[in-house]
Amino acid sequence: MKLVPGPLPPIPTSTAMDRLPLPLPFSPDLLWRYPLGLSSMGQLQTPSSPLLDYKSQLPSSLTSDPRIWSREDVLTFLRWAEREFDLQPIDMDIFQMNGKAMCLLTRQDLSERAPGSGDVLHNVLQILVREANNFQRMLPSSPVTPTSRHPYPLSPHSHPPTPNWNILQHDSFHSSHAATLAAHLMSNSVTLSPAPSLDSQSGSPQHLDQATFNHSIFSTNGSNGSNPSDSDEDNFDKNGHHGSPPNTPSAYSLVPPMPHLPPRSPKEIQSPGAFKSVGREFFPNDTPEPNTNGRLLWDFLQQLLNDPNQRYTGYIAWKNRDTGVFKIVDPAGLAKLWGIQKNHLSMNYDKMSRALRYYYRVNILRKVQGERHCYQFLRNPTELKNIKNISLLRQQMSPTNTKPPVLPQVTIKPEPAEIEAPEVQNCRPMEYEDKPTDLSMEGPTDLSSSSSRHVNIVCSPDPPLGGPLH
DNA sequence: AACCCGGAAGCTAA
DNA sequence: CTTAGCTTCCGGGT
Repeated sequence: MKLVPGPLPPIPTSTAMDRLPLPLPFSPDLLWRYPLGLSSMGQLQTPSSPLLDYKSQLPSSLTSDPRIWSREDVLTFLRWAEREFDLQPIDMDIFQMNGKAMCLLTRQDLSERAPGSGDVLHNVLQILVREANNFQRMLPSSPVTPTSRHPYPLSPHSHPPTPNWNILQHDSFHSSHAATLAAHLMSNSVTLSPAPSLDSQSGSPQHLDQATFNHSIFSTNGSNGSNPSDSDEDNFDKNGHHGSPPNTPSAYSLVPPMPHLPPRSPKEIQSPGAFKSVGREFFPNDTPEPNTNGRLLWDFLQQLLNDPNQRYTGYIAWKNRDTGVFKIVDPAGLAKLWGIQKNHLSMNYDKMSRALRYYYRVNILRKVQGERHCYQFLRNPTELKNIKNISLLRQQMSPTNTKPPVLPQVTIKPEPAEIEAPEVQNCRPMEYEDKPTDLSMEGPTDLSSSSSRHVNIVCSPDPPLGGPLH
């Protein structure tokens, strides 16, 4: 369902994203892919947003559209990026080109010219171009840029419209936001190698600064977001119930330049619960750990769940971190977020839950019986990251080898969702075995029949619903 | 009606 | 081209 460039839908006065705190657990590129939605994010829209301050850090001589930069502008930009993002020294000699030319460089081109910084530069440029397009689009008389997609209404849960928010502010926000994103990107790109979703692995990195957090969540790592949205979107119509996102400047202010060294992640991060850092003792380069960066659903969920600032508890929250039990507080909203993350804007809970159900068969997830929107992770993030070797694991798969992970029998009584449900507190932390994990649709791996369906999460006296549900 | 389930087919990025 | 990981659609059950 690709969106074809076409008439732009009305700019939403309020969108789901309105209530989204930053940073979103989205790939950075999403931010430029969906600038409008993001720009209209609630608190972010406040005119006093620190993001605006960030904009001021951009070289004032640079116009917002990199495509019209002169050679000198390009150099100015590069110097700025180099300094701002703490990039490795860029050889200016091989950037003797104007902005238009630079914008035509592919990620790879940029990487070749600026080893180690290509991703950052590319992403920043993409953002700026997109921003410029959006800006033009937003101007009453501006033509719709061919490449522009309609600024769909992103949000499912919108904050009440922000009175002060007007288009110009939008744009201001955008520009600055883009810059901030750039910083996000940079943090990702510069430290790309490090394992993704550190958060996921280590639980809640309470001490991660924003940049680090973003790093773990936003890594674009090749996702250039150049693909147009491929689905229609429905307007989010609910008002956000989400807790107030961080309003503190620190949350939105310019991400400090990332050191070339990866953040001390997991190790330094204190994490409560079973998802403690399980051993990423080394840094990125050592670990061929797959980098999912929230692009996989389970990782996305983990990242939301483990947000150090608990900003997504309005969407999804642990009921018991130790047992991996979580509740989707706002199914529609979460689905929208996921849809945005994956650039499938017509995502809904039905579809997302289908994806979740595919996790049953590979023992990544199971449903908590008797509790709506409640699921349980059967594997910890580290393990999940490692089961990238699906092909290998699949080979091990055999009907006799599909024993489900030993898990606590957890039953969530059908009572009002309660974070950290006491009834599951006693369940011992997950113990995982390396089980084959294969999400492929081919062939019935049928792990589900032995776990998801036979092993019900029963902790309370509830009758073990034992058998397969179907 | 909302949720939940899983089959089937298709899509996209790697 | 193959594969992973969904996405989309759907019929059916609770």
